[in-house]
Amino acid sequence: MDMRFDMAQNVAPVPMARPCSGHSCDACVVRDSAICADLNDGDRDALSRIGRRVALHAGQTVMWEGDDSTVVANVIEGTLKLATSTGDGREQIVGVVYASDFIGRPFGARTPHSVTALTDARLCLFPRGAFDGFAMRHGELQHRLLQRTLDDLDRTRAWMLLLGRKSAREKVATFLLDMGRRLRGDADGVIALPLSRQQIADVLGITIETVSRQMTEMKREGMIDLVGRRGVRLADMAALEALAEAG
Amino acid sequence: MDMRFDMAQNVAPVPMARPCSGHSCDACVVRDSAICADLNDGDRDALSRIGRRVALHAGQTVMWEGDDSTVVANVIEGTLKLATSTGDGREQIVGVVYASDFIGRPFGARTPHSVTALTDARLCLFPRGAFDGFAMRHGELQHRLLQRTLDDLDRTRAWMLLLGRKSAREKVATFLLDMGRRLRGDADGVIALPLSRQQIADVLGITIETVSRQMTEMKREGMIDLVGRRGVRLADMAALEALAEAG
DNA sequence: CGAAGTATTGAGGTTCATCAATACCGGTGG
DNA sequence: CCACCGGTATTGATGAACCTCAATACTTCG
Repeated sequence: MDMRFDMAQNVAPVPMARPCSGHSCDACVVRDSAICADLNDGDRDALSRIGRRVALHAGQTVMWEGDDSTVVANVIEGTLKLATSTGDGREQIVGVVYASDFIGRPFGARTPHSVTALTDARLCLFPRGAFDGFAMRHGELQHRLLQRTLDDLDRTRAWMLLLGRKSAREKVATFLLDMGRRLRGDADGVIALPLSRQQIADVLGITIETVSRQMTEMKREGMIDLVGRRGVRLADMAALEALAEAG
Repeated sequence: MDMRFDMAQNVAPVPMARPCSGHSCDACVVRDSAICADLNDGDRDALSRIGRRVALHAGQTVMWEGDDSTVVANVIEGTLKLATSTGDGREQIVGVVYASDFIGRPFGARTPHSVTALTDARLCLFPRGAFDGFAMRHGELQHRLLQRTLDDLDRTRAWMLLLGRKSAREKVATFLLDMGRRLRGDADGVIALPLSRQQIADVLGITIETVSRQMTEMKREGMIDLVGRRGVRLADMAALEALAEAG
């Protein structure tokens, strides 16, 4: 239907990704919020020896849909998208992940969706087999992973309501509020969206033109302000919430 | 937008549901496929003492969206739907569960979606607090639950592609194939759908009329046969698969 | 056989996708 | 600093897909 192509370089991930210097958990910014948070110092050290840090540029893909599941990772910094596509190239973004989130498919042979960096990013990357083995021996880790997966599932199901039953206008309002919740704006309350218009369209299951039209209309009505390509200020939260509605 | 109402009785679930007689895991039909499969006899006994069997009639709702999460359960027999709605009554079915599946939200305060029996069903029901406690002490159980949740998440994300990017025709084809995979047909290859046309519409994020039109058209083209309200035979699998396409 | 509920069919309207042109942003080099 | 250029976003015109409303037909169950 639409055969868009990613402008960004889709280089081979694991070999290409530059391992980066520092590699101690002590200084890790996500050590208290990632799945390793409940491990004691010794166990965390052991886990860290299994993995390594890698840096990604915006646009790089870490894993592809349908590939063997060979790696999993913690996101240390940056924003990434999870996506699946139809055979003819229509794409649906099925998740957006941020610092301290976990990516990849542990305990399974296949990666069910691609993972691509939207901004420059840093990961703490583990070979899946070694990670699985470690997790089997550490209940706390598995419990954290379960908690996180259950939360992901809840969020994903809530998003199904949006995809299946909401209008374009409601979709955009819901998206903007969701972004507002995750990203803290600057002094003026302006949020820097990590997604292009096309990517927003791919999250919401609509076209880029529809996203654009809805946003300019909301601007005209004073619900939001648009600043540059990536900036938005949610001027009238109440109106947006009324639109996003849902349950 | 559409203010449909469930004809079925939405009675209070846990008190109303009739506890049923037999209650030994030894004879349980799902004991080797449900999450308790990896427990040893002693542990499974201990778990079974926490829970109880209940029977549901088609149409009964076991838990409501937004409720406190007070119970979780294994499905022993029957088919149930998981659903969320917008404030104005539009419904999206976010999952369909079968025998040996697990329902409810462990390790969380809220039930994020309603659970309603589509057919008569039997559950093995646990108070959430007691179940959580038991799970914390039994890594095998938590591991099974994690596996199952990861699988659910994969399936749910695959469904997002359908909701966001597929046409009505592709949606129906995908749905029918999915049903064919889960439900074994009779001697003639006729499958008895556990969902009404309206419920199919609610799974696919379209209207009942569109479901109906697509199915009659597929029938006219010889891809499927319709027998009665709930019966379908997938006559031309190849054609259906070409339509469902995806990746 | 009749009634209630469910599904199909039809006519018409709305929303959103598609195709196409123009405008804008932000970085690079003159 | 300005002009230019590639890429991205907006805007417009048109049409198709799907929704809505309404009537009819079919199933199933008492």
